Amino acid sequence: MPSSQDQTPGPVDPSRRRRPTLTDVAAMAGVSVSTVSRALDGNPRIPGETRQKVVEAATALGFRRNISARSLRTQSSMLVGVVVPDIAIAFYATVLKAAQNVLEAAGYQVVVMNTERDAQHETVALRTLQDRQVDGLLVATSGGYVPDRGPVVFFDHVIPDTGLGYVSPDNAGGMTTLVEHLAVVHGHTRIAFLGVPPGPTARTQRMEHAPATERLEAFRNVMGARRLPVPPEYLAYGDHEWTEASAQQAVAELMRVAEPPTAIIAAGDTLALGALRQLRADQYKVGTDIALVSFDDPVSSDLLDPPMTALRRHDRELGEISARMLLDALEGRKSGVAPKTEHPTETRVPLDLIVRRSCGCAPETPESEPPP
Amino acid sequence: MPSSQDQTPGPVDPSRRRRPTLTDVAAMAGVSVSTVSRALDGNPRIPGETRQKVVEAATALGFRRNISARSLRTQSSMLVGVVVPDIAIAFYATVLKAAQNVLEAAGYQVVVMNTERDAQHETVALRTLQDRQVDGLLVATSGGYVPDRGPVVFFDHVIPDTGLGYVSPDNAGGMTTLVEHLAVVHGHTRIAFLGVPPGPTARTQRMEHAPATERLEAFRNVMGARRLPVPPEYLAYGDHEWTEASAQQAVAELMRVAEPPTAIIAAGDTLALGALRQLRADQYKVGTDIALVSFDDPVSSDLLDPPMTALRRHDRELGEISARMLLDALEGRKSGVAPKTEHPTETRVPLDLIVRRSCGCAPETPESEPPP
DNA sequence: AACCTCGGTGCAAAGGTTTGCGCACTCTGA
DNA sequence: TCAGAGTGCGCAAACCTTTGCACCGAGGTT
Repeated sequence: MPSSQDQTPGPVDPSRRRRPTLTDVAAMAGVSVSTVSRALDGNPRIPGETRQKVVEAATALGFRRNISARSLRTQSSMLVGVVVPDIAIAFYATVLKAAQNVLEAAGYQVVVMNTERDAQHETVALRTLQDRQVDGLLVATSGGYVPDRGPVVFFDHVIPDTGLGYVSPDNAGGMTTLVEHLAVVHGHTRIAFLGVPPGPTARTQRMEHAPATERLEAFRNVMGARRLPVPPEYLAYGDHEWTEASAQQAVAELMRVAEPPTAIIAAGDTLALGALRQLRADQYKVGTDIALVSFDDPVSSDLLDPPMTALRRHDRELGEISARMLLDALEGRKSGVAPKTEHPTETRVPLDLIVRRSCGCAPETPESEPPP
Repeated sequence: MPSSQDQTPGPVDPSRRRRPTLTDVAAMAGVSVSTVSRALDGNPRIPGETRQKVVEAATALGFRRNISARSLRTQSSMLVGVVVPDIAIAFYATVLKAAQNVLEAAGYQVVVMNTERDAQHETVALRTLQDRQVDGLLVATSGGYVPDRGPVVFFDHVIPDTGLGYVSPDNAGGMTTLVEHLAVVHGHTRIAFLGVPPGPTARTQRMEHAPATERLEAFRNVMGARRLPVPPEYLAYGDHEWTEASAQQAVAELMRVAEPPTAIIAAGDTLALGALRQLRADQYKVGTDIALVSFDDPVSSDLLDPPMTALRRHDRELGEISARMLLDALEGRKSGVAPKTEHPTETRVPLDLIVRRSCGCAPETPESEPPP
């Protein structure tokens, strides 16, 4: 079996000694290192002919710039840090990927860090990233230390009134949609909310604008606006990790109250899944005995039993917007024009209601839904 | 609202001029930069007292090492590159996260790149990573350029017989489990395979040991071993991206053959989901009219209609093993002992069969399954 | 003919850290 | 008193690139 060598495209330094440096290229091309550097930059001061020579020498040697050296000199790493609670959660992974696409097109690479929803973790993550001299930050904060150095944009958990940019799902709008659907289309009045506990914990601080909090507030507001009661026992909470198990537990209790709700709004997809599991275990016929809708669309939720009515987020779009916002900041900073706030710095991206069956809606062309 | 400043723990350079350097610390502590460097390294040559002074000065100044400079000097970036087809796919995200945990514990950070299942993309990703001087690589290759410089371990798609380490799911064993269950427990003889086309495409090369290929081969082998027929029309293929839509299409055709299969094995979770969607659209009662089992467990597959029988991978374990294997290589290299092959360099991690209903098994304690 | 301009290029410094080498000093034992 | 062995620490090179400044020669201007 041949070595993998035979496949690598382009010329490669045959003497496996040492990566060639600018000096080597300069020697081969018969010019100075500065000329090589400039030629490779596409600097217009270097005429085509010289550039030609340089490029030839460079490719002949298989020359690649040493990024550490460059970073040291330019004080810029072309690295963007992304910090998320948990990259294994579909939302964060999708946002990351989308953001990454636009960032890479601009020449940046991405380093990820997980905070495990822990402010401490987040603090060290952010510090590590600073040590790395990342040029910018994309963060779904867990409520910890907020960086005050360098361009940063938040997504998911939001930090308003601080001048720092953010883009986040339209939690208020989405919740309104959900409540309206339940209340006006289906006539529910006993609507419960299944979320995670509001307020800070030992592991997190500053939760005022966490998605969970925003959704709960919005729920209260629109219920209030419709003169619908929100008795405390209709507020069910899972745990801070949004686990299915905790939701299951919470729903079990919720359904044991004297006058159980006729509809449940789950504040997230995992919560909705937990709720569904528990309701099924308790022999409820979801969609007829009780309505269940979800903020955030679980994957393949059209195949669930019953198919779940939910809000679809535009995760990819959100990631792209965030990245572009960051790129703007990066560019602005580079060209020295700091407060060039021409682009909007706070964005909410809307959510779409996907009506399926768990809310009680009739099965219209049940299987026609195209896959994601 | 106060600035975020009030939260940052530890002292911070109050004069926002410039990050302090070794020189600054040295000046403050009244020693030379080399001493500072060594003291901060915990070098035993520096006695406790001196170290004390240095550490105090460093923290007073809020000193943090400049990683670019260090990388330049040491020729090591403490960066590990992870390349995957698509980070938004749960498997890769989970593996990444697990690997990340062990890597970070060892002081490495992680930079991710997506290849979009395209050999070209992969090649440039790998090159970019090399430019970054990553110390090691964790790659789920899309069949492109194989790096021959520096420690690398593969997962998922495997490169055998090359001395390069890998850890990958036990595709053969898993497929055996699946076929046996269908054939001996349920007595099926007309078993179809739903996979993705084997062999290279324009976008990928060297697919011999891609998971899809391994699974197909295994299917053929165990069917053969059991003297079960594998007519060509029982081999259905989606597309190379494993999309649900393509699986749907393939299954639609599969069920139109003269003598349709009584059981289908889907080679991946998305494929299984597509199959399920199509079978439901075609009014089959999955689990009674026809059996469907899946390699790879779809998320919340116990809530599907019907709950899906599937193979559960130990993704986190796989990620951790890969990372540890890489770490071993990194250490070995650092201490100069290159071929110190004390640890196994090729590992297969087993899969567990989760019996649910789509295979035709009876509903035993249907809702008792604990959430993931 | 003296002066300017300007395109093209090179010199050398700067960026911050690590580390081989060796200096200066203090003990110990003869 | 001195050789020899530690001990504690500093010097300076090396890592590689970018970039301000200056130089040089050619062509144009006055």
